[in-house]
Amino acid sequence: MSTHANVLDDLEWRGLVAHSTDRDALYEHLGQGSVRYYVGFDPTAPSLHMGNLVQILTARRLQEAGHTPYLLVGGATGLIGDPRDSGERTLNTLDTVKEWVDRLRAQLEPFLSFEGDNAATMVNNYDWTASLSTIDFLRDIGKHFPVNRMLARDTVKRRLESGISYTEFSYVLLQSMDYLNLYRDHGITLQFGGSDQWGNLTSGAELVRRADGGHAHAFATPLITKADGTKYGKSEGGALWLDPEMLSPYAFYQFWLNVEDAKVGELLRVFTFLSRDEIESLEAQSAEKPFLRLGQKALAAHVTALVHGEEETRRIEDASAALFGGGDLSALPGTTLAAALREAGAVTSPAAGERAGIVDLFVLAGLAKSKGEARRTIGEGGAYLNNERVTDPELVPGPGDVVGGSWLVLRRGKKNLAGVELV
RNA sequence: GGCGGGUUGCCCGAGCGGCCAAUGGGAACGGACUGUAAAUCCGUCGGUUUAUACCUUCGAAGGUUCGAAUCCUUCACCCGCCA
Repeated sequence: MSTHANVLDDLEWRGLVAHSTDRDALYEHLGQGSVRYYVGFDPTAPSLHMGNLVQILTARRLQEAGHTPYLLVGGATGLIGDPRDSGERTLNTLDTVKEWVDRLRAQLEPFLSFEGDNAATMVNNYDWTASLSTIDFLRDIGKHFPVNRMLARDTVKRRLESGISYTEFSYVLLQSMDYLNLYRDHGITLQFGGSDQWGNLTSGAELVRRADGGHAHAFATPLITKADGTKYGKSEGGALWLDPEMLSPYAFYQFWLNVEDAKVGELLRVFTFLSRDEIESLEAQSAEKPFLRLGQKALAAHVTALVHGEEETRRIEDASAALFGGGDLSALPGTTLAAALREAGAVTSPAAGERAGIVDLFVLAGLAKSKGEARRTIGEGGAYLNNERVTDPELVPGPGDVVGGSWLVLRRGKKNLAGVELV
C-alpha cells in the first residue's frame, strides 16, 4: 500500500506545496506509514469550484499514496465566515448552510475511495461545535490565542481599516479547534488547504501543540492564477463551478481548452493525474507546435473526465471538433451537428408562422443579454449565422438558411456558439 | 449615547440642483492579427421597434422644486473620533 517514492516528492514536483510546516519533518512523517490528514470545505455556495478542485485532487493524490483522508465540510465554520479582503460577509441561514453542506458532500464523494484500509471519512465540524458551551470555548480554546498575534495576521490587519466583526475575527479559533478535535478523536496529524488558508492551517497546528503537546503538520497549495497574476473564473460570468447545473460541462471543457499556453504545464501538473513523463512530453510538444494545442486538449479532456465523467467528455470533444473544425457546417451529417449543438447549448424556435428575426434569435439562444446587445454585436461584425457574418439586423432566417435538417447555427465572436432548432 | 464621514452601474471610483444614463480605471464583450493562446491596436459596454425620443437606475421610503444621484426628513447598514 505504500509508497515507493514519498508522495511529497510528487506534490512538490507538481507545484502543490506553496508553504509547509517543517518540511523535513513532514517528509519523514509521510514516509512512515499511512498518515491521517484532513482538508476542509466551507459551504459558502451551493457548489464547489475550480479552486476547491485543487484540494480535492490533492486529497486524492495523498490517498492513492496510501494515506487516509478525512474530508471536512464546514457546517459550523460556514455559519461564521472566514474573513476575506472584500469585506464582511452576509450570514447565511442555518437552513441554507445545511443544504449546501449536503450538496458539497455529494459533490466530494466521487473523488475519493470510501473503501479499503485507508478509506475516506466525511466529517462535519457542526457536530462538535453546535453543543459546545461558550464558557468551555473561551476557557479551553480561547486561552491559547493571544489577541496581539491574531491582530497581526494579514487578512485581519487589512480588515482592521474597513472593519471586521467579532464573528469573523473568531473564525480562526473554530478552524483551529477542528484540527485539535480531529487530532484527538481520529489521530489526524496533517491538514492542508489553499494558500489563503495558511494562517488558519498554522494556527490549528499550533493549537494542537499548545493544548496537547502534539506534533501536527500542515501545508498549503498555491493559488491558481492566470499568467498575468489575476484570478481565474470569469468564463461565463462567474466561478468555474463543478456543478453541471451551474456551469455546463461543455463550458467547463471550453474553459480548460482555452487556457493560455504559458499556464498549460502548470495546470496539467495540478489538475491531472498524468505522469511526469506524460506531462513533460506534452509540454515539449506544445512548445514545438503550440498551434496544435495538444496540452490544452489533454488538460480539458482529463479534467472534464474527472469532474463530469468519461462519457460526457467524449460527447463534448466530438461536439467541439465538429463545431470548431472550421469546415462547412452543411457538410456535417445532421445527427453529428444536432448532437454537437445540444452540447453547446440549443433552443427551439418556430419554423413557420411568426418566425423570429436574427436579433431575437441571438437573445433567445443566450448569446446576447438584450436586443440592444444583439444589434450592437451585429454592428460590430461579431454575429454569425452558419459561419457567415450577419450584417443586416432585420434578417429573418428562413428554410433556406437551415443546416443539418432543421438547425440554425448562431455564433457570437469566435467561440460563443449556440444552435436554434426550427420546429 | 454624542459628533463627524459614507452607501453610485459587474468591481473600484468621480459627480454634489438642469448640459447626467451619469468622468475615469479595471473586468467583460466585439473587430483586426493569430492557433478556440498571449501581447498589441481599435471599438462597445442600462433597456426599448436606433430614437436631437421614451423608460428604469445613483442604500430604502417620503418630501421640496418647473427640474434631484445632487437639497430636506425618516429608516437601514458601514466607517471614524469621543463617552
